[in-house]
Amino acid sequence: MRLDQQLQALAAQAFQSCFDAALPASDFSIQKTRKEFAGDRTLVCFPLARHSRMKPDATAEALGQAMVEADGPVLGYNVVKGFLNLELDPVLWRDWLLQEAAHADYGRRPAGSAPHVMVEYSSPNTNKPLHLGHLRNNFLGHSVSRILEAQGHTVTKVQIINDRGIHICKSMVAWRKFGEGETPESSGLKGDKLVGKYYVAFDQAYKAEVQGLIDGGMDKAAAEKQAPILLEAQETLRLWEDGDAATVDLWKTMNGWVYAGFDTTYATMGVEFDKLYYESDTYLIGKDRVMEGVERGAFEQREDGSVWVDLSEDGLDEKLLLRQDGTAVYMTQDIGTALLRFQDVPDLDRQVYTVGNEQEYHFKVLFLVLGKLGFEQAQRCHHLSYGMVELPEGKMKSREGTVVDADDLMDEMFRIARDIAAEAGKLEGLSDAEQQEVFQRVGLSALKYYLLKVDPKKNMMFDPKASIDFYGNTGPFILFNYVRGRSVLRKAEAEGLALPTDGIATPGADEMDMVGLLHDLPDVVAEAAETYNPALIANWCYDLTKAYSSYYQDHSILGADDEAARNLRIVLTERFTRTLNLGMSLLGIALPERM
RNA sequence: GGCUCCGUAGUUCAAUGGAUAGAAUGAGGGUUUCCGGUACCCUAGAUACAGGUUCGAUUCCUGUCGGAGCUACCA
Repeated sequence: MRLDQQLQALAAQAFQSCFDAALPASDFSIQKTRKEFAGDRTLVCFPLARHSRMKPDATAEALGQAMVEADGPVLGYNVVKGFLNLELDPVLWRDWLLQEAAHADYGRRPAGSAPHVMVEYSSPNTNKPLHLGHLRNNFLGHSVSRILEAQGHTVTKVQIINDRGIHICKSMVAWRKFGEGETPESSGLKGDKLVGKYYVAFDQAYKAEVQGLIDGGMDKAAAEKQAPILLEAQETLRLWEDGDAATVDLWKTMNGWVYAGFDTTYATMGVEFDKLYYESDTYLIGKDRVMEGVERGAFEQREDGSVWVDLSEDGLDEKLLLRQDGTAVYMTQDIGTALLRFQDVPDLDRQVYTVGNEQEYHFKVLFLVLGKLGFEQAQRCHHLSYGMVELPEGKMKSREGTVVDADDLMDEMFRIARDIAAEAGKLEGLSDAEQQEVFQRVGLSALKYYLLKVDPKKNMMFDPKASIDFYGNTGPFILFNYVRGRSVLRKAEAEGLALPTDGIATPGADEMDMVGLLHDLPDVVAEAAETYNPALIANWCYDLTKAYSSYYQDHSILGADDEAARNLRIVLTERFTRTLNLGMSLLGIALPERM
């Protein structure tokens, strides 16, 4: 049982004996005692005064006495206003460090002990390279997957690839017109960059044509609809839908280039997927299910043939599910994909969609519709909504060339990591490949930590200067302390000091910051999973690291005065590095041994 | 217009309804006979505004002001 639950139970017993009133253990609010007061845990007694019929401080006084007399973990107490500060037996902490905290899987719940969850993230269009916004998306989705796994969920990581539609046809048309057979091999460009280039080329040609038409006397709206290159793209889409062989071939080729490019980027980012869904496979399957919904009376078909769902009871409007010509809209497709996934994974408990907050309305509707189609899992489905990443000069706009490219940004981080490492000179003896691995881990930690430490639902500022900072509340700061701790442990081993399993000093005031944080980990993971919020893990990693760094400064680990103290410090260092490693791995951040 | 989210030091971010609102950065000052100084310590600096609920409100409710997003037979 967790310590705080023990104390709640103890408090409930004490309350019963003092005031002859039974209250549920959960009514006793236990929190860490603030540093400026004496004690380890604090019981807030204001809410209890009602039941004890005594003033808060008198209630606290009586409870404190009873809890000490219970002869359990509580050794002493003091009362400040209505706060009962409890002093716990430090031996508890010592034993905890040697037992629970020593388990290799401390902080994790057993695999398979929680339901199967599907997490969707990334899901880019196939006409443009990945950018900064995708990084936040991928890091979030990947991290949440890991957090859910640590909570015992089976997790299937997926993405839906938007591989069809007018956008990809635009790139195809431009490539046919201007490409002269250019390929990733012939150009040396990554596939996604090459296709992106033709998407831009299309846009330029289109604008020129529109301007030409306007100059020729056509009004703007008509020109925008009749520009020949646009008509050609639309015709290409029609041919694609008809299964025209040449069109489909080119579509496959160009999408293949994009996928190869994306795969490289994902590998650099350190994210991966268990299963891919392609819009071209799923975009038609929602239609049948919508028509089934009509038969069940969940949806309404109008005289013109269009199908609608009425969500006014849920505070929303009516929403179109099928056009009057019977074709699918975006929502139809998402319904189909969702149902396909429930079919693919029969024990699936819920789906988590990592998608920007501009689509909150869409997902509200989607979940309601799934519910109307009889999927009770719908109420547990979750839109992992996140805010926009803004730049100091404002929003990213591809038109204005202010998009931050994911590959370029990561390369820049790696380069800076290399420069700083060269100065520090700690990587001698490592091969070039090993060094490169270190630069990548350090650079990536800066980026991931920077994007994940902010509450996902908030818009955030991406300041390029601050993001590459290696000092302060940053990934590299955390890595540095990990590496330093590991270095101490290696040295201990080299000196023949095995990791102690017994005979450690009882932790005192100097150690309690760190011990308390180590003890918090399971609660932090649980809350992060419940709220789908990796920022909680990031903040915990930072707090723990700061506590260790400060401790390290004032205490020589291996040079402690006596053996018991040294053993405690070695154990603390080991628990620090191992739990930090878990915390960071939940953020998708891999730690180096040196940097 | 309606709906959703956000508003905390100069800046970027924290704070299950709990005690004197924490960090980082920037500014100023200090620390090294040390296991990795990419470190540590000290100083100054903030809850947009007005009500309400509560023993207690950054947190919950209402309103005002400010910012973002959604409100397509686009995806």
